[in-house]
Amino acid sequence: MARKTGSRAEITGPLIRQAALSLFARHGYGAVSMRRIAAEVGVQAGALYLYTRDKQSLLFELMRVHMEELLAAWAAEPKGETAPARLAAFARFHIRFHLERPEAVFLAYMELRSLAPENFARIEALRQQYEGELAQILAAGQQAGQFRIADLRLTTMSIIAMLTGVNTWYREGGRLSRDEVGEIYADMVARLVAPESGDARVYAGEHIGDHIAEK
Amino acid sequence: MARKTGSRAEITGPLIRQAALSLFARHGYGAVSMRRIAAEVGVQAGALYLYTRDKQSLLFELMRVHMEELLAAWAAEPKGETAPARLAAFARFHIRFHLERPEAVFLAYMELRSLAPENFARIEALRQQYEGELAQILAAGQQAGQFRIADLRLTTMSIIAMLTGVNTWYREGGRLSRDEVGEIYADMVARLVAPESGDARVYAGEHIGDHIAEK
DNA sequence: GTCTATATGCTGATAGAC
DNA sequence: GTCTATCAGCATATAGAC
Repeated sequence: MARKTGSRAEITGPLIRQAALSLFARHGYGAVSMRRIAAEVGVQAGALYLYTRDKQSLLFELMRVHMEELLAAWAAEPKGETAPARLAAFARFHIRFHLERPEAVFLAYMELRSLAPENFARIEALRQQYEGELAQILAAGQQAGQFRIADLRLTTMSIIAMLTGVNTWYREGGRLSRDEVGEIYADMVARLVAPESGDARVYAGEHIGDHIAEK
Repeated sequence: MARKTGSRAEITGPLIRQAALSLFARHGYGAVSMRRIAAEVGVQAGALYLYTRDKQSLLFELMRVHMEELLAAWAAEPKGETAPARLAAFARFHIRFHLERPEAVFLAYMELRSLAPENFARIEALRQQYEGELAQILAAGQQAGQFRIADLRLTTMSIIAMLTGVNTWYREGGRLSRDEVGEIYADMVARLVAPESGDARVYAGEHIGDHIAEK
């Protein structure tokens, strides 16, 4: 990886961003030095500043591009006609997109605290835009009587959290393929908002006693 | 906060752990110096080493104590007799316990990467023990015919993720109290495993067409 | 476009005074 | 129990040679 000098502008930029993404995700923004990023790419630390204004801009750009790719990919996704179909499409899409770039996902969730205030606000706006896409699907299904939703915002956050949570445990080559996981989650999300069940809380047995014995 | 000298062993130790917890959670383990922790407590950096072997031990102890408190608190929690009652109790407990200590929760989830391998393994074991508590409830309810669960592990991970996700958006003094959030989530979790619904996937409209128009 | 050299300051951890 | 002083090294960012 040791090089002396030369002009490779077209590839050095992407290499720097890739190295920074991987190092930030694995060790944390504050724990990674510009020297270490440069060493990973095979240039000297000073050369990094031809491609980024400073370390903070490097982090912000990684997160901004990730969020904008997420929004663009969802916009380009085939979604179906009905709200239930769109919800299933959202679940499959979210899992597929996030499993394809675990480091960017981890960074976008864990290093919000390392963003300067104005950068934080811009990333937050993009995240809320994405959450709004899911909220719209849920609201449409609720209005059409296809979903039963106790609280729109809490249901939105629940679904986002359970889908994104796949990234914390999924390992390539494990028991289930990505698509199989996507199908199971699409099913679980559908059940979370399904209208046909009665008051599920009755089954907690709190008000009607032990009508279902545990053993 | 400036002090000169003196013996305050009984309170300095807890103060150091509290300061380290807060700083690690807010800025990241790698971004926080021992000097900064010391300054927060009001002692010199050298004094920290009377209370911790090194920075890594400080992090590990914070995470270990958090996980052991979690397990002990759940063990002491009233749980109910039936699996549905236990599941609702788990949901309420998880949200209450986690909302009470957001910094420790954030640290335990985000700084696993900063643990030395042997420390990581010990924390992971504690986490799996906690997940096992939920998995046991789900398995019992499934065997008793009280739950319908497509995949035990994925359902376990979904529920943990959606419950823990509350910490990312809940703000004190907002629209809902902690208890109200706990109730709504207990309901959503119950619906996720409720047996009385048919095949929820049918409602995605994929095989039976547009039997429910969107508008 | 990349290098080397540099400025200024902070890093984790230890030794020894009090 | 806390302090001060210290070690050897790394931090971000810039300037100027090539």
